[in-house]
This record gives sequence, C-alpha cells and structure tokens, in this order.
Amino acid sequence: MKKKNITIYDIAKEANVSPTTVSRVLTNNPLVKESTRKLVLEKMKEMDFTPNEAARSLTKKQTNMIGFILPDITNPFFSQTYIEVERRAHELGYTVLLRNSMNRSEMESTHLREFVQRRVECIVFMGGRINKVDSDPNEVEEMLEVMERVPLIMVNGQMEGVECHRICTNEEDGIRKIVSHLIEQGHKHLSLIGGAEGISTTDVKVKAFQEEIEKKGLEFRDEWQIYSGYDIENGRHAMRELLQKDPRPTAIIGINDMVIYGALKECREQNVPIDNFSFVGFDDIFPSDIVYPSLTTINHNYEMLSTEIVHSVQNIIERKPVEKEILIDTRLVIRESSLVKK
Amino acid sequence: MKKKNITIYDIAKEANVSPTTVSRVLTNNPLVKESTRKLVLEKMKEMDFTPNEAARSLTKKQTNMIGFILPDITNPFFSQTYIEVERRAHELGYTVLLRNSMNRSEMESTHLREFVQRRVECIVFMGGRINKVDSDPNEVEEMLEVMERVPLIMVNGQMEGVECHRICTNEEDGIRKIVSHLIEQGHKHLSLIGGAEGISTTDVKVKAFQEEIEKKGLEFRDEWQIYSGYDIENGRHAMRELLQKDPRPTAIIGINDMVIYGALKECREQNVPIDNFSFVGFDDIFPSDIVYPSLTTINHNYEMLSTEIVHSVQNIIERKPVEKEILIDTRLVIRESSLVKK
DNA sequence: TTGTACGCGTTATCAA
DNA sequence: TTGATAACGCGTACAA
Repeated sequence: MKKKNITIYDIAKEANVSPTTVSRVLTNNPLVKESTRKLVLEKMKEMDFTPNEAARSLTKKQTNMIGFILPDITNPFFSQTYIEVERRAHELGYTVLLRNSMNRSEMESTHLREFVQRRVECIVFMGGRINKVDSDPNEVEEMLEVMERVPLIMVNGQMEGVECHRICTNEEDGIRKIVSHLIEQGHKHLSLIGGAEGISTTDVKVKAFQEEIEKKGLEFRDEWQIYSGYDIENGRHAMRELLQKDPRPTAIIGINDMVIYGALKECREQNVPIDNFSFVGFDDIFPSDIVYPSLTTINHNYEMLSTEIVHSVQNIIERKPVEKEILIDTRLVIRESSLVKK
Repeated sequence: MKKKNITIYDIAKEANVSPTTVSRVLTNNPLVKESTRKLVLEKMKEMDFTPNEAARSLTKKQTNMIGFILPDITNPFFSQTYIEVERRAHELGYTVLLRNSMNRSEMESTHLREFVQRRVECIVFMGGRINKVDSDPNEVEEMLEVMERVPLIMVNGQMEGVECHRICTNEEDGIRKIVSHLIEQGHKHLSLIGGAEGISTTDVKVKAFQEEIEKKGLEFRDEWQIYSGYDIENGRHAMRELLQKDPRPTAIIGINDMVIYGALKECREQNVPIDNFSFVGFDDIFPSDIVYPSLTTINHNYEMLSTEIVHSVQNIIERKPVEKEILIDTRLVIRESSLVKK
C-alpha cells in the first residue's frame, strides 16, 4: 500500500533533466522550454508525483497556513463565521488550522504554541481570553511573545496592553437597534439576560443597553438585567429568575440567541404563555429561524465579517497596509418573537 | 516585529554544545546529562526558540496531521462529530486539518490533493461521494490513487470498488427503534420524508423503514415516503406535499432532524396543529432539544463515534490491526414530538 | 555523554 | 534554457 516517496530527483532521472528543471516546472517558472515542461509533467503524472509541502515550506519560509482559535465550533455563531473564512482563505491558497479552545486558557496556550511551531503565517483569535475586561498579565505576555513571531487578528475582542489588528461586530449599534425596535413595538419594560460581567462583549452590550434605555426616557431596572452566562441552560435560569420578579419586564433581550432558546424553554415548562413577552436575540444563528416563535435577532453579517478577516489576513501577510480596527455593521432581523400579539 | 528565525544551531552556540545535543533535548532523548539539558532548555527559553515543524516533518517523515473532509461544519451533526475528533486527536498529538466539501466533488478532489501534498497521515472522509450508491468511476479511481499514499477511513459511507476502513452508525437499527416506538404509541400510518434516492444513507433508511413496517404488519405506502433532500427547506416541501394527501399519515419520520424542523415550520405556516402528527428525527443535533415541540430523535452516540474514529486513525498510523468495519449503535431519545397528545 | 556528517525534498543562486 | 551547488532546520547513524 505504501509507495516509496518519489521526489523531484526521481522525476528528473526519468525525464533526463536536472532536479532543478523539475522544480522549475513545479513553480511554473516560465524559463522552461515548452517541450521539456510537457515531458516533465508527463513523467510526474505517470509516477503519481506530489511535491512535499513540508520541504517546500522549509525553503520558501512560508507555510500558507493560518491558525484560527475559537471557543466552540458546535456553536453556530462560530461555525458560520469559520466556514466563510475557510472558503475565502482557500480561494487565496491558504489552509486554515482550526482549534477549539472551549474558552479555556490552557487550551488557548497549547494552540498558540502549536501554531507558532507549525509556523502559521497569521492567527485569528476569537473568544476566550480576548474578551476578559481585566486581562491576565500572563496571558498578555504570552500574546505579546506570540505576536513577535506571528501577526494576530482579534475578532470581537481585545486585550489591554496588546496592540493588534481587530475586527469587530458593532455590538453597541446592534443593541440600539434592538431597543429602538422594542420601543416601537410599544414596550416600556426591557430586560437583558445572559452574559457575564467582566467579559467585554457582555459589558459593551449592557452599557449600550442601559444608555439607550435612559436616552429614550425609559427606566433601567437593575433587577431586569441578569448575568447568567451564554448557553441554553443559562438562559433558562435567567428566565426562571425573571418570572419571579414583580413587576416583570415585557420584553426580553438575550446576550445571544442561545439564552433566548433557554428562556423560551423555561416559559413552556412553567406554562407561562410565550405571548406575555417579546423576545429578541443576538447573533442570528440558524436555529433562530426554526424555533417557535421564530426569533427576532441581530445578524452579524457573516459574509462581511469573514471577508474582512481574510482580507486583513492577506494584507498582513503580504505586508500591505491594513486598517487597525474594522467595525462591521449589523442588521436587525425581525421575526415573530418580538411582534406584538393579541 | 519579525525576528530572525532562530534554530538549534543558535541554541547550540549559546550553550556551547553541538546542535545534535540540542536536538536531543528537543526529542527528550535521555542520553543527555541533566546539567547540559538544563542549560540548553534555559537558552531555548531565553531565545524564545520553537522548533520548526516543517523541518521536523521532513526528517521524521511524519507530519502528525490527519485530514478530515466533511460536507458542512455549520451542520451540527458534523460539528458535533468533528469537535470530539479534534479533541481526542489532539490528546494523541495529532493536528486535524478540517475541510468542508459542501458535497461538491471538485472540492473533495481539491482537499484530497492538498492532504496528500501536506502528507497527512490519515484521511477521514464523511459525506459527499462516499454516499453515492452508484459511484462515479473517476471518483473511485481518485480515491484509489489517494489511498496508495494515505490510509483513509470512511464514516457512514462506502464506495463500490474502494476497500477501506469504515466506521458507521447503525442506521437500520436506528430506524427500527423509531418504528417500534411509534407503533407503541399507537400509530399505524407512518411516513418517511427527506433524503435522496441513490444516496446510501437514505437508501439504507428507506429500506429498513419499509422492511420494519411490513414486518410489523403495517402498510407501506409509497406516497408517504418522500425524497426531498436534507435541509430545512426540503423538509417544508415534503410536509407541504404530505398535507395534500388523503389519507394522511399520523406519524412522520425525518431522514434527519433538519427536515423535521422544516416540517414543523410548514405546519405552523399552514395553521395545521402540530398535534395532528407525531414527529421523529434522526441525528439528535442540539436544536432538537429546544425546538417546540422538542424532538424525539436518534442519537448517534457522538462520543463513541469519535472515539472509534480516532482509535482507528491511531492504529492505522501505527500499523496495528484494525477492524475493517465498525458499527456504532444508536440510542432513541424520546421527547415531546412523538408522544401521543389529547 | 557528546559531536560529526549526512539525509530529508524542495527552492534559490549562480554559472554555463 | 539548463544544471551544479548550496541553503532551509532538524533528526540520526556512527564515531568518539
């Protein structure tokens, strides 16, 4: 089953040329006579030759690989971003190395180390440490060390003391769009659930939420803003808490779509009519179109997000000028969950 | 920002030893005096040295990479499988190269070529061409060529004329479990929607469905078995068709969970009470626990699936004996959608 | 316990 | 248009 590794030397011998010439046809060097090129190509086909990328990387000092760290690919928000990045990177000849961190710092470290070792040409970082408002000095130092060797792009995050390229969803504006929409629907009592204090994506949203509410002359109630985490179960807990309040809010915004799924589930289990509330999520992951009621939410513009990521990656690698910070605008997708019923 | 690439030679010079010795500490060779090892490690830290994996791969003739081709990582079925594989592979020191094929043959070819070029040590293949009942001769030939150089494992698929390791979900048994469950619930009129004729995973299910129905003394109605594809929209179409039948079935099985999401959606749009039917899916992807009604479905046992995949990968790479075909049993997860109401 | 010399498969430099 | 020859950075047989 295993063949001997055949190399350009083998091809050279068969074609009666030097290895150099074989290498030339491999790199599409135009300084090769057409007839010899044809001959060499023929022999390569015959012998089923494939150049060894490791050897190539070694001499060319470039691997055509980029590393992508994200918390959890089973979360549609990340997979929807990743797949677009993979596609576009592929078009430009790059191989993406995907690694899940599960938001665990040691995993992130491991992945970073591996990326450096494999000499990826750029690292894209989402989630985890880059969303901590108070960054860990050790993590900062590690990032800086990595960045001395590999350029790094942070997506929807940042670290104090780590200056690098950033591409971010305009989350403030997303929240404003949600608040405006709910007020238009006649709501006066808005709640925000999910997330965690000290995590930048949460803090940004909470701040924007509070500001926008007060700007519109509504009342911000502390007890209607519940930090409860990011997943479905966390959403259930928040909703459970909310249902015990008196008075209750009439509209509920989720830090992401997932927590709203949980909130809906909790209402059902407690036999609380869904219609009692308007719900709005954030991310527009695919299940939001199929849950019941379908979920009003903020779409990240995944296409533009991924386009900008790969675009930046490319320019950074090619040492072209790149904007240090790129903001991606969002879009409010109105579905059933936020429309006034009865 | 860019440092000169520092190598074992630089370390050697700094530590007053030979490059060989540096290499030895890198590979944890015990034949190094403890004091020199310490010295070398120190210098490595000081100079922020990281071995170049490409150079390593070149001499060791092993890359520690495995390739993973699947149709679409945004489909939770695949991401739930992939993430487990990544985790386990990582524990064994392997890097997984993930590539999405979107079920397109040319993409698969591109990815296969790249994998060979990068000298991955094993390829895991899901979806696409390996699910065609009538395999394309060109695709078969390509697979065989690849397999002369890299071992390959097919997950939930096979190709006539391509003998290789296979790890499969026991889909027949899954379908039988569903049918039994529905009959226990008192159903006599079962329908199966989704999938496509000539795709092995579909054909296997359809066949098992028909056989099991007849074995139980029920009637298999051709018009209640609708090939309509694999995604949400396809599920809607099938349901639309089903709603026009007279008589209608009372229980609806989906080729996967996605099509049932579509079916539920279609019922709502047409104001047909969900309660008129029992629904059962296949795959147990995560939204099935949060859609309403929550979906009864077949769980793939992702843990065992991924364990077996990585286990096979490892044994194949290490040339240990491996079972040619491994069957993974499923589990019926009963939720609201299939329980008799009223 | 350590070092020398060579090989891994390619690309790049220079000369022919 | 082609061919020697030297890198690229590391591992390993062999010698010391």
